[in-house]
Amino acid sequence: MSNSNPSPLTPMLRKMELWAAFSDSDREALLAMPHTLKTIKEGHYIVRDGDKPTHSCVMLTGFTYRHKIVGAGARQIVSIHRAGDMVDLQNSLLGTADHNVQALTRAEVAFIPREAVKEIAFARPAIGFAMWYDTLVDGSIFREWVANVGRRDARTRMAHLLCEFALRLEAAGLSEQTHYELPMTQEQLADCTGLTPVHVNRMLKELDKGGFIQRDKRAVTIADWRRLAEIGDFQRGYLHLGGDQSAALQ
Amino acid sequence: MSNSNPSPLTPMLRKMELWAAFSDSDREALLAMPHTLKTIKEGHYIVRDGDKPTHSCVMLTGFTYRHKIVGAGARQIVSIHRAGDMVDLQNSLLGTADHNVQALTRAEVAFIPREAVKEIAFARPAIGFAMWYDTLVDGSIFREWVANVGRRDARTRMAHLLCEFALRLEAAGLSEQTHYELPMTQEQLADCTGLTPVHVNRMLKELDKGGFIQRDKRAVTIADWRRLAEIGDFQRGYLHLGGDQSAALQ
DNA sequence: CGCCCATTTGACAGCTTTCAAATCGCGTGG
DNA sequence: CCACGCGATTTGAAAGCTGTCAAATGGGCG
Repeated sequence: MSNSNPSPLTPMLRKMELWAAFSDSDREALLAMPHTLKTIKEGHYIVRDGDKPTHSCVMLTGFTYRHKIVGAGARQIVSIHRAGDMVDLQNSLLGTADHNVQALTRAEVAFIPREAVKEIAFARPAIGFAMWYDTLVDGSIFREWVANVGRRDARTRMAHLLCEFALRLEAAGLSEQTHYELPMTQEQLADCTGLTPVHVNRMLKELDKGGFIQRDKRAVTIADWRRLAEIGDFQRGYLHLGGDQSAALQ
Repeated sequence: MSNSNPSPLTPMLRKMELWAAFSDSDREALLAMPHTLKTIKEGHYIVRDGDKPTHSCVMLTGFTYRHKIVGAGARQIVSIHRAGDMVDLQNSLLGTADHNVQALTRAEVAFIPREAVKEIAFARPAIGFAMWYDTLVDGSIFREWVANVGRRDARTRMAHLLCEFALRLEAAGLSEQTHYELPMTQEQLADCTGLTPVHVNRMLKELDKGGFIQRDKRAVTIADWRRLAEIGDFQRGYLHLGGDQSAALQ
């Protein structure tokens, strides 16, 4: 797309530079990594629990999510990913996938051989640190989700999730600060929060009637960020996006 | 303790060698890392949410746990750690702690400057990879915990947690396969599972009466591993301990 | 021996789920 | 352009799992 840099891997570079200072040669090396482009249709799997993936997958456009299926058949979504994210660094480096990765929307992705990832990570410390940091931020978000589903009531969980999405999408330049398109069904929101779709619906309605959010189709407008963040017990520190950790959204 | 190698950092080496092949010079370099020994009393904090730790903490003896406090005042424990674990690699590398680390029992620990950790990780790829892998396994366990508190009922959650402890303690050489000392109160178990202490008590009683476990003080004996694993929807793959992922405990 | 904390037990309340059905939204085909 | 069909959303009523509250019991330690 860009004249100055036509590599499709640019979204990955953009994200990693949030976390580490790269030299020009780091940038060139990162963008020159071997990769295969592919388009994944909505709902299709990228990795399945138990697979032994040989490639890591970088998202270029669209959304994906990671989930686990428990014995009773219920699904728990453990994370949502967007352009720039390396969605199965975990699975490919660990060897055997411990969860599924599925396309939430149509998504363009690039597959990079896991050996190439390991090589560049140790050949170029700035890149290696950015990748490591990225997996650490993922871990921080997992911890917050454990607390969210473990110790917050339904209303708080939903508000928290909406706040998280707002900040992460905004950080990726994919939305305005208080308005975004959320390509998820209420059933998927339920699987993020450990609730039922019916109850998600009720909580969204409450937040809407209370004047904290407005909904139009699947688009969400946060009408009152400060109060939504209060309701959702939301503090942005765990996202490690930098900036004032305690500040409300401007 | 050991004549051949008196470094107190040996438990960390032991754990990391589960995941990467080290050369002799790797081992020497790891054990020679600069560190300060300290004993932490039961209940004392090692890191608090919001701190900016400059050192990473390696556990030598005892247990610690990581937890978050939500707005309503409830506590969610997100992980339990034992000898060999680097309990705040996450906090120290991310810069600002997003959770608390507290001693579950009296614990001996070694503090290593975070810059020394970063240096050795990139100077010695085998060590760097082992550390990265370690944080990835942590992430895998977080994902399982999200699913555990999000999509399993109380009985299943408790059984799952007991199975996880059994395997992790056994992998660390801290217990027999079907019998271990669990230094946690029922209130702490409740904070791991997102339940109340009262309900944890009820579930433990049920598992005991059903003949799946036996309790003596805080020691747990797993009387019927296969059925406890069934009840707990437990599959060991997410622990990435190697071996047959689907095998029942021998 | 007595205190204190953890465990255990019982009764009841309540948040969330379950089950069903109606409504809405939107792409497709007549 | 409108009817149809199907999935998603919405709503209501009732059940149930887990939480809350309270009190009794038990165990360890000074």
